[in-house]
Amino acid sequence: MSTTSQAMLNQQSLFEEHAPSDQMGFVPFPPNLTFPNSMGCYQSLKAFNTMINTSPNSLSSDAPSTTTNLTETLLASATTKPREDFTCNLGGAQLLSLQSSSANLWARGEQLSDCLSIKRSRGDDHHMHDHNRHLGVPHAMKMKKIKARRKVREPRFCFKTMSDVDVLDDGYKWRKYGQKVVKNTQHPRSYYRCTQDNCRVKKRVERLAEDPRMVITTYEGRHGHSPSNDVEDSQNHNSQLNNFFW
DNA sequence: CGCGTTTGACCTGCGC
DNA sequence: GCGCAGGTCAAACGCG
Repeated sequence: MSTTSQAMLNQQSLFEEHAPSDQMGFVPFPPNLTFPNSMGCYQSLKAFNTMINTSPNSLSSDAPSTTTNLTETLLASATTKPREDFTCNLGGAQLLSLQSSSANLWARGEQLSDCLSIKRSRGDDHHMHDHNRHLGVPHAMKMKKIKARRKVREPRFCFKTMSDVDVLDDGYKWRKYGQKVVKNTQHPRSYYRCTQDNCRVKKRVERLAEDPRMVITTYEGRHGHSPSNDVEDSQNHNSQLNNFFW
């Protein structure tokens, strides 16, 4: 058995071991797909889409079975079925869940982007600070309250991937904006935002508490642009597949 | 100098 | 209403 296929088997067993069986809808591992260990989520998504289109009826009963495009259903369910997850085993990477929980979704509406665009379009933060200073702290607080009031739910899903590196290459450029130690875990959670202008897509990266070898990457929102990196198979990246997912 | 990361402070939502 | 935990902000810092 080749090293790669052995690794694939090992990964799959890991996924099954850690899978919350009450929430999962496993997809049988397709023999025609191969996943190198270091595969990024970009390739995983592509493989996922391929696999779903190949075997659309192979999900468990709580997963959609009539659509040939599961992803669409996933995205739809994110807005119609809050707090419901399901999981698909991808072999090399696992699409853990797609959820739209009111507690977890923090995308904000136009007021926030307006505030951000005011700040960023001016080119530096000092203007904003000066702005707040001139207006006084109460106004700054008011702005924050306005920001917080309008929240828009964004589609969200996460990956579980066995990897030594925390940040997987998905073709997009990310800027870290925060890190937090989550309760009952040894590893901090990192927060990233897409660096593209006017793109509000965010991702969270953390390691699985039970198995630090597994990286959980959670995406929130969809990119309205193409990946910025040159990655393998890049011609296909710019295809509708990419836009479909992001 | 510009861009990205770090990190402590702050804000918000949720559970009790 | 209060406390906790998660998420975000932004000043300081590092690096190329």
